[in-house]
Amino acid sequence: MSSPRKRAATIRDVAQAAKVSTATVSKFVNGGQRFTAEVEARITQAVRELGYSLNPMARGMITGRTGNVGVVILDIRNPYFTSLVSGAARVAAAAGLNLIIADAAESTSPELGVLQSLVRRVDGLVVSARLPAAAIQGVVDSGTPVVFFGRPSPYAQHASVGCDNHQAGLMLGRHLRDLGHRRITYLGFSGARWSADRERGLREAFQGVKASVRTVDAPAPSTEEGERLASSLLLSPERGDAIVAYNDLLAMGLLLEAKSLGIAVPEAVSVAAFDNIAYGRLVSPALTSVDMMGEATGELAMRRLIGAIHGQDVASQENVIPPRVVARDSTRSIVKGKHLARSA
Amino acid sequence: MSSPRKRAATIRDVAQAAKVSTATVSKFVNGGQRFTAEVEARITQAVRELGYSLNPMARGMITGRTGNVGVVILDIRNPYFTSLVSGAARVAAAAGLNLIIADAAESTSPELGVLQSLVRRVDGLVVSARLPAAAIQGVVDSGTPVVFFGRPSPYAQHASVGCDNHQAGLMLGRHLRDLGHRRITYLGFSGARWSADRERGLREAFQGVKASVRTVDAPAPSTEEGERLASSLLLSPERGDAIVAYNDLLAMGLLLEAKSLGIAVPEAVSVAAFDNIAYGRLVSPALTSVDMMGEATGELAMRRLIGAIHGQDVASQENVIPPRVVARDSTRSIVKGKHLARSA
DNA sequence: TTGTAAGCGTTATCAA
DNA sequence: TTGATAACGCTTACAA
Repeated sequence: MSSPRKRAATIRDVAQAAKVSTATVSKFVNGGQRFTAEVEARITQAVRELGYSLNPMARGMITGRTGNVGVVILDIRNPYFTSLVSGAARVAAAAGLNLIIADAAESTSPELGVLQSLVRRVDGLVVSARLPAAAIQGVVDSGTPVVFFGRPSPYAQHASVGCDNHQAGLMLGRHLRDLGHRRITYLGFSGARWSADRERGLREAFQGVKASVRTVDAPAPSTEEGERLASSLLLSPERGDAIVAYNDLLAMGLLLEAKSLGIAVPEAVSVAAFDNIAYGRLVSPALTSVDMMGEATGELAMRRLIGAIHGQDVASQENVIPPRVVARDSTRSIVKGKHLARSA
Repeated sequence: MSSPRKRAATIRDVAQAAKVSTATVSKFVNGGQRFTAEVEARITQAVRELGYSLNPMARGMITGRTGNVGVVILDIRNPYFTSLVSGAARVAAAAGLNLIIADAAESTSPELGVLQSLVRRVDGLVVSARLPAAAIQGVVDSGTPVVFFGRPSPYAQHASVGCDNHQAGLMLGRHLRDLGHRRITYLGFSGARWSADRERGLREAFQGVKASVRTVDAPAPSTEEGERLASSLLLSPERGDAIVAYNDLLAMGLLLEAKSLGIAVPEAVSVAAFDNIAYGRLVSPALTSVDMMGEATGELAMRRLIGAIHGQDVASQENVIPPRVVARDSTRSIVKGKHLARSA
């Protein structure tokens, strides 16, 4: 019906049709100033008749604002990041901001072009603290308002929102310790700085008790890697009482393959991980996990970013979100003479 | 180290430092024209020293290009959409385009402001064909290049990329028919137009054989609804041989609750669904599903959109992607005297 | 090969 | 209450 690619109406067209100046139209449509009823009616009508909507780029040139915010994550297919984006998107939408997502997994060198180009197209950035240091440095140097997610923070002068990875590891470690586990295998992912923090917390939980924590490294934090590593991990004499994985995806791969190998979880070995993605409760046994609060992290990070854009000092605000251990069926007590009940 | 919020260098700063005109700088940095080695060297040096990067909004005002493309989906947390975004993001990044995602689930009235504002900020849009008609009409009327995903297509004059839902339903129906199933319950989601197409295909598969297909409607296509509806569905005398769900999330909720109810899948009843999200193979029994090729859809849709932006007639190109039935453990043959082997 | 200058559509300042 | 007008940073004829 409508002719496509028609030249869009400009503020001048509206001004002419309403017989006022462009300045008047601008002030009125931005709600900044009231005019006589008659003038307002003429402008309103002209806007409707011409289907006028302002050109964000032209406005941006003057105001310096793009109306966009960016979120830089590592893999959109990982449900932890998806939750985070979901939370961030909600807050951004409520603030009238468009969300540009940059999936660093898709770019071979995220420190280069992609981020630099993004910086000029947004009013601020929510960035994974797990990004390569060079990439982070580039963003920080640009002077763009930036909020990180993931703790501990890489840059003290910038806000970093989320659960503390060390604390999360500590909590899960204590949980396993209280269940009676003493020989732990940590299936880490050294590609992520967070992994070392989680491991440190895990080890700390067993200080003072006679226990061993052994670490194995996964080449990628994926379900597929979990499956691939399962046999060497589960059949090893060093396996221990419990396996803790860097994230739920690895653990879910482990659980799947454990079934093929005929190894009963949690009877033979407990399995637990981090993130508490939505699918952990659907596998069997349901996966014990530390909820890293992805959605809440995304929400708070975006709220902080909006604060930073408005000039607030958000780095000194409360940016820590407490993690929660969600105990499910993949871990069980092996304390002598005591079996904790567990339900799905 | 660097002073933040410093006024960014402009093309004029570069021109002045390199002792050339702004036109020369513009032509050179855009790679459109070569100059004497000495001039090029001076410009290159000035760009580096001043840390110059061009202002995309200023360029956009002239060229009419934003450098952004949008993807409008219904729920970022649904892995089908996540896969789609992932595919689209890859292609967009390769083309040097930024990806703006709009999650229609987050906006109360997607037909209003959100989309209209988005249209002016992008060079084109990949839009869910499942969006409300009013929202789609708004986008189409704007004249922005647009490619839909999901078939059949809502607008013949625009490309619509993806698997045909009717065909997918037909394929799954035939699969179940061949396994010997005759009494089917379809757990649909009437909130999505696609559901009726899948159902139609499903019914078509049983034409000519003595069979019954009964439909139940879910209020939302989520795991939680699957759980909630499980008992009424699974314990009903009308349950039949097989339950087909509108999507994997519903089916996975069903599978989870079936366990609590003590109903064996697939021994007592087969369960199958659509989408083939990555988590379907991790639950037990592993879920039979029709792969709706989310990632390939996202890739092709974005490729078509880029074509449309360049003025190609992409509606007449090949935009159909064949779906694939992925048989797993949640369906089994009940043909007399014949048990099909099935492996994970 | 290089430069001049006219816009692009908006906002903001200042004047009326 | 309303209007002229100068930016904003860039591209692109066209001129030299």
